[in-house]
Amino acid sequence: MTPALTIGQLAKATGVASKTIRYYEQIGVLPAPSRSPARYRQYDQSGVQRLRFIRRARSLRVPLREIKSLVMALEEGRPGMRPRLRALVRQQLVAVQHQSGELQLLQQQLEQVLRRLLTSPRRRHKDGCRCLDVEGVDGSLPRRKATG
Amino acid sequence: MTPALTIGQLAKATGVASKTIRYYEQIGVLPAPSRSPARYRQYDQSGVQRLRFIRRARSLRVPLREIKSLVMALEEGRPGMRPRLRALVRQQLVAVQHQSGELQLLQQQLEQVLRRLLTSPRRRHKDGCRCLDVEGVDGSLPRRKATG
DNA sequence: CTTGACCTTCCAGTAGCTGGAAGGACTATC
DNA sequence: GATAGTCCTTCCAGCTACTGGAAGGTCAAG
Repeated sequence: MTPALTIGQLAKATGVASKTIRYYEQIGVLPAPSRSPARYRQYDQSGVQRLRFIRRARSLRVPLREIKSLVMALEEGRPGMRPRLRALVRQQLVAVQHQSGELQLLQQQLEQVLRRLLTSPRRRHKDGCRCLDVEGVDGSLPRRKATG
Repeated sequence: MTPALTIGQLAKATGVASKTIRYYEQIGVLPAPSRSPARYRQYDQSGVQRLRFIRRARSLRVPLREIKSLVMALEEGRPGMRPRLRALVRQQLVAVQHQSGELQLLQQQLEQVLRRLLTSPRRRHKDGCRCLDVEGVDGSLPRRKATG
């Protein structure tokens, strides 16, 4: 069988910082591995796989707490994973599409601002600086919850 | 002259939560306004303008510490703002274009995963769950600094 | 005078890590 | 065996941009 990996070796193998790996363990997305007599973490292939899974999910922008419930379910070999994964992925897809739209708008606005900054020199208003004004930008930002 | 606004009125007028406004004051991007006898914050038009400026910049993804140095410079009426603004905006534009590309990739990957989740039923591997695998996704994520 | 909405401050928590200190463990060399 | 250098351990703190909540002061209406 393959030899156990230290955290540093796992880090190199996966491109994930050791700190991050410890953090994943701390918050419970990555199960605590066995330890050497000197309390060094010893990872086997399942650890590598699990970490890779986490990273794949992260690269798909899945938040860690989703990943956590996912891997916990996978760990128990629960069956209903497919629909759950599907729902999750669909949800991510919607979010990403939305973000995409916002980004395109943002890009247009930045281009507009840049054009204005290049063409209209030193125009100064007494009522504040409007140099970042753009059509359709009222300074609103995506809010997470209510207006508190 | 227009009457002074309380923080709540300013919040309503700009769509920015009072908490956020206090936070902006705390970190120094928004100057501390005068206070009523009862220590209520009293905002005038300049406060509104300043907050709007901050929000516009934020909606263009400019980080608060950039905004801070920007508004501090604007406050002193320093002249060399144009080039700085231009550089800032250009920089933001590049970042946004990059993000846009990444998001498109991400979207394609999510679509691919979703298709696989819909078409290939209950295929199970003994070496971990590969259900999130996609072409060109190795689980790598944008790193900010080194591999610690 | 009480109710309710607003304001104040301060402390803590969110996500996903990252940095650093203080100390133990392993390897190689002298 | 001493020493150096690199790895590992834990814990604590910080980052961004806010958000939530407690404990209490203020104000207008009924």
